[in-house]
Amino acid sequence: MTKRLPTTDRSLPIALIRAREGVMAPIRDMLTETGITEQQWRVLRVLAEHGRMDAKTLAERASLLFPSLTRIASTLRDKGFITQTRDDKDRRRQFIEITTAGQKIIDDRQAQSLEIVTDLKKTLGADNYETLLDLLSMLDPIKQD
Amino acid sequence: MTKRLPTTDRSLPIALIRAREGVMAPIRDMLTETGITEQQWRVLRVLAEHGRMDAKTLAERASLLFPSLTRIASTLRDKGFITQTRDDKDRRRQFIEITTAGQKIIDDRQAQSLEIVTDLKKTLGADNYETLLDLLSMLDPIKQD
DNA sequence: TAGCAACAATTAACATGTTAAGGAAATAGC
DNA sequence: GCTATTTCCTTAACATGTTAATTGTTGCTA
Repeated sequence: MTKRLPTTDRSLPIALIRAREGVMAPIRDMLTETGITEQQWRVLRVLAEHGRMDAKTLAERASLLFPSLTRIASTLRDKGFITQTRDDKDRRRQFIEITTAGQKIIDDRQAQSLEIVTDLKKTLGADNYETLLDLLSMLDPIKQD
Repeated sequence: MTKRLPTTDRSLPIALIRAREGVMAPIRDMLTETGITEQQWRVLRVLAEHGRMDAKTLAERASLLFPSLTRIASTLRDKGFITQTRDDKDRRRQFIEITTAGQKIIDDRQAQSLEIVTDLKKTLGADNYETLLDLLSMLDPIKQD
């Protein structure tokens, strides 16, 4: 008996894309008003949370590939939301830090984005929300706890 | 008391990206050998499963935006994996169908991709796998059951 | 039937994803 | 100290994501 592939409406990759669409829709709406992209938002979020860090760590924490980060960082620098400084001890390395203007982007949208998260939890139920995060982290290629 | 945003390592959007990376990694490896991209694979999968259909339905089932589908379809046509025909009753519309060569792409990788799915279920556990799909579908902007 | 709204699909423009190649700086090993 | 390797980052090239504008068709309606 030949097994068959899961039908596309029960496919995990597609389900992940669609869930992401659903989750991101309200966030994207918020960011459109702000004039930055979802990835730029992620970078600022990580920097606001952890402070100044080298580019490699930043890329990992924001789940961005390095070439993407290079472009995004240069955009954010042009917008005045981050600063880039070279490490004097290891001149290959680069430190990235959020500016006051960048921090303001985060602060100004804090209430709004908090509300989005609250709505999401309401949609799923608090328990389901936590369960989902746990299951997703089992698929994470980095942590694999 | 001011509430704070979830830390980025407990953020649903980021968790979804990372899970997707983890799930797609072995699939991408498989597709690299095949010489098609993940999205092209999705289009062929949907066509193999449901047969000939109009472009709009295809885009929805493959979770692709229309402009993306336009480009992908033209690539797949050039590779000889699909055919595009105009609807005579409504000449705005276009029907897309998988070719024998396209079907062969799917068939040749069936065993391999089945194994990938099996491994995934093993990683998560069968119950968790189903639970995850159910939770993700709750976030799907289209079905919203 | 002329005009207009709605629709399917394409194209354009810009940002990111992805892989590969390249450049500059640090490090290991001899 | 010199070379080979490794590491951090950038650039390039192509595919896709995303939004907006455009084209060609259909259908409605005044």
